[in-house]
Amino acid sequence: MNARPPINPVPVNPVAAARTSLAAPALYEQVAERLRTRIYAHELAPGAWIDEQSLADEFGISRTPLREALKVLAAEGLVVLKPRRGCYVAALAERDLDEIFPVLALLEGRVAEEATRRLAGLEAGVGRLASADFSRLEEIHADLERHAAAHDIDRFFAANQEFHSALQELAGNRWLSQLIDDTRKFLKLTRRDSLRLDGRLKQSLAEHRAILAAMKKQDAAAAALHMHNHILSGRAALAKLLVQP
Amino acid sequence: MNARPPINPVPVNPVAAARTSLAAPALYEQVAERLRTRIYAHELAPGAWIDEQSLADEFGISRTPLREALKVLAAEGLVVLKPRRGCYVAALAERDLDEIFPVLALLEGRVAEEATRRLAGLEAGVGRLASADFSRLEEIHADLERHAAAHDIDRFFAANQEFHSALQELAGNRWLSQLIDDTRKFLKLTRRDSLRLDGRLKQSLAEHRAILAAMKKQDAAAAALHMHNHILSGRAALAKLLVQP
DNA sequence: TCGAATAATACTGTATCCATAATTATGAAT
DNA sequence: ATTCATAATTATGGATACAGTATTATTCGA
Repeated sequence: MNARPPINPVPVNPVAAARTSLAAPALYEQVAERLRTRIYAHELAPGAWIDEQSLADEFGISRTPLREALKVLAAEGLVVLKPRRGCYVAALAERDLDEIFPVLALLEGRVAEEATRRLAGLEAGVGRLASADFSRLEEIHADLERHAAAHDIDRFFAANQEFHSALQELAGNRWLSQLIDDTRKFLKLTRRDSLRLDGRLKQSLAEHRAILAAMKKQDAAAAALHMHNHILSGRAALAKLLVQP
Repeated sequence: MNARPPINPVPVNPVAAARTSLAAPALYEQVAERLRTRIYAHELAPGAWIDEQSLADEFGISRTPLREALKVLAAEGLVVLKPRRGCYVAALAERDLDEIFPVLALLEGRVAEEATRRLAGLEAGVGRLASADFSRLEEIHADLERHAAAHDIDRFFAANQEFHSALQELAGNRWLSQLIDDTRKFLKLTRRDSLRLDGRLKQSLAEHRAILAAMKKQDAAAAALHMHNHILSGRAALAKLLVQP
């Protein structure tokens, strides 16, 4: 018993280790990813029952890895496992949105704050590094302006994600990023996109500009506040979208 | 195919649904819970390899539900799954603590803020309800004082958890609570307990008093700040504990 | 004709089995 | 003696098979 001793003797950082696997991801992980995609695309709609057997057939795999994938998704909160009843796609209520967005605003605000501080620290210490990072943000923002002008919502959406990601990276707190990513996952369940609201693109741009301006002035508190409001403003747009989709 | 249609037609709230299961929890869930206990107790130490077969034998189950449980724990971050290499208990580095605590401070601070606001709102609206909630907090705090006087660290620890839980409940944001719980799970990996530091009990009490006082004055911002500092102060104590354990 | 009890169905949950890949041990060659 | 290659060991990953239970359909009685 216990014939193969632990090879890797020590520290396993849970966050970093996720990307340690250079090898092909396990089947259950691939399946989980496919399922996420389907859920986000609403091919598997919120509240829908997930038929293990037919999905396994469709994927050409057995139920075992599929079930493992479902366990993972359940732990993430994307699906709900009811004992002896099966697996259902999670559904967000309006109340959930009201609770999620303030939390997200808090977290993203902190990211902006930390990023600004980091930027200021780097500028003082390392010199050129900071301006490189900041100009990257400005580049992304320029893309946003372009896509907004072209009314290309999809690209705007992508660039927007990039903007927030870059900011998270700058902030440099992996745990903070993790929580934000976890939280944003849920929002993808709604698929309703506040950017589709008339005038939201322009408004979003203005908010981004405010954030960038605050960062440029190295005013971390202001950056946090603007980001905070930016997220809540997204919630407000979503609410409007609900009554007149 | 798809013979049994989805019975439960619609909204499945991921958070609330977790406790919907009146039925006995699935085996994999029980196993996951046992594993969590072992991990927290350091019977399965950070970095240790998890031998599926021997654990399954020990639990008297097959590997299947055990593996499902491990997938869940991996999604939670308590263990790390390396493809074809097996499963290892996660380990936190000092740097992780430095990143986690500020985030936790942020979240807990928000809880204090929301709870205070809620309290004020209830007082205006419902009347007696608020004072009942607040006196419950004061009761728990009284317990804390007692246990501290008796140098009963274990009970103090328990009451402390209760205090924070009660506050979370008062704040009434399930998503916020969820994130906090998720985050605190990791801290249990360290098992190092800042309360064991000399003088920390008294300090912790003082900080709690400050929080309660701010709440009583319905000063939400102050409550948030005191809570924020309280958490960071816990981190500082932990750091001291590291050099002289 | 409608309701209740019972039988049939099929899905979930668990166990067993097999294939594959990784690691260690063994042996040969430098 | 040390290092590299090869083979044996064994644990992981996946598939299949089976048992138990919830749901649905059917049948019997009122």
